Amino acid sequence: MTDKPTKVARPPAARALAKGAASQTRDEAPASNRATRAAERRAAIVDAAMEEFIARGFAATRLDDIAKRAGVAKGTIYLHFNDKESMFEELVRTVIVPVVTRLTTLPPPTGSVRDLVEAFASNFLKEVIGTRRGDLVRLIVAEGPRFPSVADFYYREVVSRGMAGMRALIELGIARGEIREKDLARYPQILIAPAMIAVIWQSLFARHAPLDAQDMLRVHLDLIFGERSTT
Amino acid sequence: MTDKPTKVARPPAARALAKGAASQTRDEAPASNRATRAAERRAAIVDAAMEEFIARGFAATRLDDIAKRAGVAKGTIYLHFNDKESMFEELVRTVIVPVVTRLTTLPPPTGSVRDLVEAFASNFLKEVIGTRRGDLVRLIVAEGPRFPSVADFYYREVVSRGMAGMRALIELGIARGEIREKDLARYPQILIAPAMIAVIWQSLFARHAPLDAQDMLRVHLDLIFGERSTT
DNA sequence: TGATTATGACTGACTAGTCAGTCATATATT
DNA sequence: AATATATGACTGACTAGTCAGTCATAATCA
Repeated sequence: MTDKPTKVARPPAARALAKGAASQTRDEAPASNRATRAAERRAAIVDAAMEEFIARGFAATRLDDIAKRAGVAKGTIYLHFNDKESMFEELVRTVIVPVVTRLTTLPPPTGSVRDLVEAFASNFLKEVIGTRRGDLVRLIVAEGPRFPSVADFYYREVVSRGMAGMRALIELGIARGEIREKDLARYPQILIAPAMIAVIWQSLFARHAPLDAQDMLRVHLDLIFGERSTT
Repeated sequence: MTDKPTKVARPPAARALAKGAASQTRDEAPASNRATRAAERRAAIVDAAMEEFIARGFAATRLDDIAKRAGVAKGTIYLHFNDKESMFEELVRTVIVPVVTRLTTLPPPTGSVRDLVEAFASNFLKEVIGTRRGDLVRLIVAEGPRFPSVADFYYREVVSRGMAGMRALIELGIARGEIREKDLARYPQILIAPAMIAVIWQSLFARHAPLDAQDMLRVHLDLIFGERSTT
C-alpha cells in the first residue's frame, strides 16, 4: 500500500553545478571541498533563518521555509543545529558578535569627546538602524523573555559592554568639561535611548512617519554637549 | 470506549459567586443578569489572554490555555471573538484605550512646564513601567510587524497623540525659556526615549541590573530643563 | 594512474504530536 | 417549553524532528 519508494528522479543539478564551481578553493584553508561546502551551507542556513525569524518570529517560523530559502533539505539543518531553539540561539550569537566587535572598536582617540560619540553614533546609524541588524535587535526584544539564554547573552555581550563604553566616554566628557550633567554617567542608557528608539521606530512606524534618525541623534547630542561646537 | 462523558462535577464555584455578586447592575444598561455575566466573562477572557500573550507571544499561545486561565470552555471564547487574530487585536485596543485616556488627561495646568512633564513621567512610571501594561508595550513592539493593524492602531492612538502632546509641552517650555534646545520640538521622541527604554529594560534586563527608572527620568529631565529648579 | 572501497553530507518521505476552530449536546434563563 | 448560552470532545491541517537510503568525494589499493 505504501509502496511509493519514489527514490527516483533526484535532480542532481545543484550538485553538478557546485562541483564544477567550487572545487579546490585552496586560498585560505587546507579545507577539502567538502568542508568548504558545508561551511557555505551553514552560512546559507543562518542567513535564511535570520530572514524568516525576523519576518515571522520564532514560533511562527517553519523550518521547511528556512530550508527552502537556504536551498537545502530540512534534514540538512539538523546536521548543523540540534533543534529549532538552539538554532535560534546560535544564530543570534553568530550575527551579533561581529557587529559588536566592529562597533566597540573605537578607532579615533583623537578630537573631542563629542567627536568620539558622534563617530560612534554615525557608525551605529550605518550598521544598525534601518538594517537587518536593527530588525534583529527588535527580534531580541521580542523573543528575549522566552529565551533567557539569548537575553543573557545579549546583556553580557552587547548591553553591558556598550554601557561601560558609554560611561567611560561620559566620564571623560565630564572631566573635560564638555558635559555638564554629572549624573549622566550613572545612566548611559540616556545616551543610547534615542538610538534604540530609532531602531524600533524604523521597524514599526517608518510607514506612518519616516524618522530622520541622523538628525534626531544630532539634536540629542546638542542636548548633552550644548549647541554645536562648530567642529 | 471513549465514553467518558465527564459532564459531572463541574465546579460551579465561580459561577455561583459571579451570579450572587453582580446581579442587576442596572446602572448603565437594562442589563439582565445575562448581559452582566457575559461582560464579566469577556473581561476574564481578555485578562487571561493578555497574560498568555505576554508570556508566550501570539503564535505560541494556546487558546486552550487562555480558556483554562479564564475559567471558561474554549468554545466560549468564540462567542466573544471571531478568531485568535481578532482576539489579539481587540485585546490590544481594549487594554490600551483606558491607559491612554488616563495618561493624556493632564490634570494640572498649573506650575512650570517641568512640573507638567514631571507629573506625566511620574504617572507613566506608576501606570506603565514595570507593570503588565509595560509588558504589553513590549508585546506590541514584538508582534507589531506581523500585525499591521495593531501597529497602525498603536501609532494612531498612542504614539501620534503622545508625540503631539509632548511637542506642545516642549514648545511651551521653549516659549517660556525653560528649554534651551529649540530643535527638541522636532523630536519629541527624545523626551520619551528613556521612558521607553525603561519599559524594555524592566522586561529584559531587570534580573541582571535593576534600573531605578524614576531616578533616570529625573536625570534626563535635568538634562533638558537644566539642573533642578528647586520646586 | 586508474579502479575499488569507505565516508559522511545530504535528502525528503514519514511519524508523532499539536492546536485552531467546529458543533452536537448540556445547562441556564425567560 | 422555548430560547439563549456554554461546553468540551472532536477533526483536520499543519509541523518539528527522524532516519533509511543516496551519491559525490576522499582514501586506499593494484
